[in-house]
Amino acid sequence: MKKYSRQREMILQSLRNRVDHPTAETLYADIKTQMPEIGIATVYRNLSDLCETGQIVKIKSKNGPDRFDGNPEPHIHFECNSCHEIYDIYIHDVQTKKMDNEIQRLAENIGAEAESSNIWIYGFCKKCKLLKNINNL
Amino acid sequence: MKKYSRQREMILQSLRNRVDHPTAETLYADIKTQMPEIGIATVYRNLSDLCETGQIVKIKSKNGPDRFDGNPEPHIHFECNSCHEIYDIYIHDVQTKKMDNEIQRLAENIGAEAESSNIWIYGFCKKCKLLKNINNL
DNA sequence: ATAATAATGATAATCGTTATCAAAACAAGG
DNA sequence: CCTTGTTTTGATAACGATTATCATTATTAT
Repeated sequence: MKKYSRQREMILQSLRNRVDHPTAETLYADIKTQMPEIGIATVYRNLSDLCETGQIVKIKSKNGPDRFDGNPEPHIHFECNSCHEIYDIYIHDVQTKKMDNEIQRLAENIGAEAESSNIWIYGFCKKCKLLKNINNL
Repeated sequence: MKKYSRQREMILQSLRNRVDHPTAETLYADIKTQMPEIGIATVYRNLSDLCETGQIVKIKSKNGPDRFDGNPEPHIHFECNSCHEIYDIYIHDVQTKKMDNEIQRLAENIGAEAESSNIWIYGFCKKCKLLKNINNL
């Protein structure tokens, strides 16, 4: 039976208090400032547990270590091809419903049943798009 | 300047001759039967090169090592939550255009410019769906 | 408080992948 | 087809990320 742990709670809250998608190491470094005795294994262990219970989600970036997202609500991820930052894109409930229907129809093409989906968009983020335009002047 | 190599050609053809999405190790084992002298480093090296030139694509499965797809044409990936097999879902050009527009609109929500996108669907594949139904009888 | 059990932190081990480097393969010109 | 310059190869060491191990500590139920 699962027991409470100060560490797991801290990891969950730290992740929820961020808007970015940190790696286990980044989160570890961050938490260590407030809880210096914590070990890296505890961070990995609890991140895995929290994923299994659906409280957070693991996201696999194009390169580099896995990242974690404190928001388990379905949303879209955008990764910048230039700075590699990851951004969230939220859509309205109506649009989500429409999307879900479309996803279900696509799964039916191969006789499968969709349970969830994951959309990534790659390109230039707002910042990098502007920088690119300036350099082209 | 890039030189031809028997090994790179073999890797590309082997991958194209498959409908699944093998890991580097799987592909290596497969190729080794026809080209026993090939080394695992050569396989990784060339898979990276082929990705860079856009001839194949690297796909990051939910867990386990990276997988490779010999078909660079845009399509959707389906991963079975039960057997973890990965399937391709193809859509018509018209639908692709529509989808691309939608993706572009979503990127604009955060002031970004979409270049490409990647859609994953998770659920039960045809086989596992049938098995599940049989077990529930 | 006590006892039972689960979680921790240090660190060893593992896994997937990349880097190194001498030897072999390839490409171009004579 | 020989020579020279350049790239690729294969063996293996090194690396980074993650998981496993295990004695100690924290949490929970009684």
